[in-house]
Amino acid sequence: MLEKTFNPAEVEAKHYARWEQGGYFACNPDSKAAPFTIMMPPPNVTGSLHMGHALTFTLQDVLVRYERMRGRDVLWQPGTDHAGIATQMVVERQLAEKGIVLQRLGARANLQTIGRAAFVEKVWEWKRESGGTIIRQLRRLGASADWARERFTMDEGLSQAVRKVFVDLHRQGLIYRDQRLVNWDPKLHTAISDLEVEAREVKGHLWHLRYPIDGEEGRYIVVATTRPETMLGDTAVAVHPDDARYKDLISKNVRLPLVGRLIPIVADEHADPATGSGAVKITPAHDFNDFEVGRRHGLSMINIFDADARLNDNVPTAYRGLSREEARKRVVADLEAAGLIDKVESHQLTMPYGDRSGVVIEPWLTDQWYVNAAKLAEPAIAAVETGRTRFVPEQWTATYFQWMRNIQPWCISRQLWWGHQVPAWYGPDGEIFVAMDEAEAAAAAARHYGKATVLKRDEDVLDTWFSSALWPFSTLGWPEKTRELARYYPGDVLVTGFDIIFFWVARMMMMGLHFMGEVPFGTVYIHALVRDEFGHKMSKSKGNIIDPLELIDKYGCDAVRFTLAALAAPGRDVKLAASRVEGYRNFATKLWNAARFCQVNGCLPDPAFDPSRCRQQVNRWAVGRIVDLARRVDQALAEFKFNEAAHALYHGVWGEFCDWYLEFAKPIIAGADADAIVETRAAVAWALGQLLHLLHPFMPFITEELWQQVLDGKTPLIVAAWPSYDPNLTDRAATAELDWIVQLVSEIRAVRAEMNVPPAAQLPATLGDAGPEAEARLANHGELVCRLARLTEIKPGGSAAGAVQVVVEGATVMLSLAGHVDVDKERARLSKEIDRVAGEAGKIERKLANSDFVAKAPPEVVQDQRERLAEAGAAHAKLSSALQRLASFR
RNA sequence: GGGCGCGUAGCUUAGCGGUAGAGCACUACCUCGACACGGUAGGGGUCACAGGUUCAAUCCCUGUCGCGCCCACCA
Repeated sequence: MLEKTFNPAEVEAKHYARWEQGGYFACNPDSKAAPFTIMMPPPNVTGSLHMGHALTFTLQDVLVRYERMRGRDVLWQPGTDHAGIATQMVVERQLAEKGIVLQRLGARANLQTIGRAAFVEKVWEWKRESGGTIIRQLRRLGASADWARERFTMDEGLSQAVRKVFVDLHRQGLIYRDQRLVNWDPKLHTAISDLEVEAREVKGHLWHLRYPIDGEEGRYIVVATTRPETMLGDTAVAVHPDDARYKDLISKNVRLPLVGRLIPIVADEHADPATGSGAVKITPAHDFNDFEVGRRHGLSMINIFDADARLNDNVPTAYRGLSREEARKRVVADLEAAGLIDKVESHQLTMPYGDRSGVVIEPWLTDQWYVNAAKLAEPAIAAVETGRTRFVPEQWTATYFQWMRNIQPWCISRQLWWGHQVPAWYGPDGEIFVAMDEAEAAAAAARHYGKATVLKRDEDVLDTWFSSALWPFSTLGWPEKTRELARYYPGDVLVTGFDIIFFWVARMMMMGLHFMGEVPFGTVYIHALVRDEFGHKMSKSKGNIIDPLELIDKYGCDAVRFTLAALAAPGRDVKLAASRVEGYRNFATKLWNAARFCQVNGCLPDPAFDPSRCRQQVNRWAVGRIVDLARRVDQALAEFKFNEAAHALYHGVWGEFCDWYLEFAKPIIAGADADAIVETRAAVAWALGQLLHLLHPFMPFITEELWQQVLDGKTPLIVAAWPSYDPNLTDRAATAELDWIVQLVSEIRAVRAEMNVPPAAQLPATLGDAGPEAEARLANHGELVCRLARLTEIKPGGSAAGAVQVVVEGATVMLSLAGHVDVDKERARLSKEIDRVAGEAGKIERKLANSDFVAKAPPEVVQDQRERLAEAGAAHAKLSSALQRLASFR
């Protein structure tokens, strides 16, 4: 006997262990079934499960379980990402707490510092101890990934793939080394890519500086800047070639204040006559625009910052060693003192911040490795244009194109220690040897130099996303030609959030197409962000974070999963409130109790039961409802409408199975007809079983538990066959008849409540104005109606005396309310109903009277309106005669 | 500066050419042998606003107002 309520914790642990031990999560390359592949977006090893993870992995698990039940050979490839910067920061912080500093941060070697090899070993140590957290948490979510195939982006195999991709792209000229401005993070001491820079609006100032024209005493050119400290690195002033104000100054020089350097005034279209003074200072080494201007005019590039963004020795002594902020104050003060500040204005500007470090990014001139992304993007754009990969919802296609068509070179080198070290070696003269390993590089160097030469390996590591971009094939064994690679690439669906379309999706497309010659996945399903119930982004600082594990502990995993699925309407953010989870916890309890009813009433599966052969109409009706539900779930999932599938299931279980079918079944089971009892018990058990199947992808634990404990399921539900029916299973007559009974019972109940009849009162009822169909239906189900509507009897020969009259399609039911009915109130109620029906009929009549409508609307719509008018007319007639009958009473 | 999305019941929202649905909250009644994490019934919506297209608009188009996000080097 089941407990009174569902106790999730115990059941979750039990079934998860059994599933995993049973090998049900594993793919089977030998299978004859069609494969179904989902590549799990590898969470950061440093991570712990947040709501975004819970959403994305729930949706993936729903798809995976669904396809597994449909008989596909499912591979859900799991793993974690080494998350270069994030992990490096975590371990650095831990070491710092012990007073240990990395030598890479400029510290000198001593007892308190640690070198590269030792640090990397520390990170692996950390990974062994703490890196499994997120995977354990994923298991608590019920994720049925193929854990035996778990991969890590720093695994030997995956590292090999990274090296090969680097070497191949380099050989093809698609990876190259270049000196240009990069986004330099002065806190982390590394270059970062454009995508890792976050533009923030900040309030600042616009300083208008006077630069004295050389050789023209007392004449100045005014330039405006938001960063006065960079003037120390100026190497020109630019004006627009057509700007009349400055024409005579072009190719003259200015004497750079504070520095004394002579710098030219150049003509360049970059200077906008309409902005500021129309003249702009040029600092090629510290501004992306100025860099271009500098290149065009062959200006020297003076780097004034060190790696910490402090001023270096290229500035006058007074400023050396100052931070950017200190330097700004000093420069402004000194210019002020020299009378060289024309004016200062408040100014709103966008500043670049490092998304991980949170400090202002400095454009800095360095040598880095770049990927020619524009070239790789071409086939990736074409693949989406031709529909080989499609985005769901479709609107993300535009986002993808917009970015891909304007893609910039991808800076892939990072000045960190944790990550894939760049497979490049340098000779004494700077010659570069890119190779799979040191031996290969040495051999190449020997050929190049004609003798063995000592090489130095590139210190940098690669952007984490470089290895993630290979995930769809590197996890399958590439570059080896494995069976898995042949079978599971390309994947079917990629499920992920919009925030990593550029970081990850686009790059997998590029790499997959380049190295595999085929897109990595056919469909990209993009879901939205999880926000709090008010629509705010969850963040630690706001303190509005909802921890999925706490929710799981409190309400059960099934409730959390179902909530996320039910709220995951395509293209909409998920606004999560605990009350929703509570509601779906209640739903799980409702299902539990329905199963308990089955258990108590002997509703067990009967091998002889055939849903197409039911003799009881209520059972035929129930079969039809299940068939319809399965159809709706299939369709919703085919379109990734998880919310629609969840709502259909909720209503099917609660609104149909519990509210009506079990109530229909009760009198039969308690009755005397032995055949009917046998059939109904079996039918109820069958229907429950079907519901458990349909619900399993969303609520795996409770369904598995009930399947095994109540329905004696021998095959675990996780690998049971997904329901699929002959459409002829639906008995339309039975459906119509029982739907009518539902309507009748609802109407009677409503009237009873409206008339304040005590719920417990059993009343006799009679039938009037009934057509043959209604009479037949009541002959079949009269007792049922009596039971559900609390009537003592319902027989022909209606009398309106002391009765309320309930009008339904095809009949009027007179409820004898001796003592309860108030004739005036009943008259008012009927009049109101008549008005309502008349109003509706009037509306339809006007529509049908419109010749344009009849001529232009589709025939079925016109027909439908005619039918509705007829129904309204019939109801009107019945209600009118009901009112008429009342006239004979006071 | 470009691009995308969203304004539907008190809250969260589904629907997206032809009767506006749901969950929570709310009201009344109900210990009826599965379930009070429950049952039965009920109230509550000029579908942001203004034009247009159409026989017909919450749904399509245009504009206005209000929110949000993404991309972008404007001094």
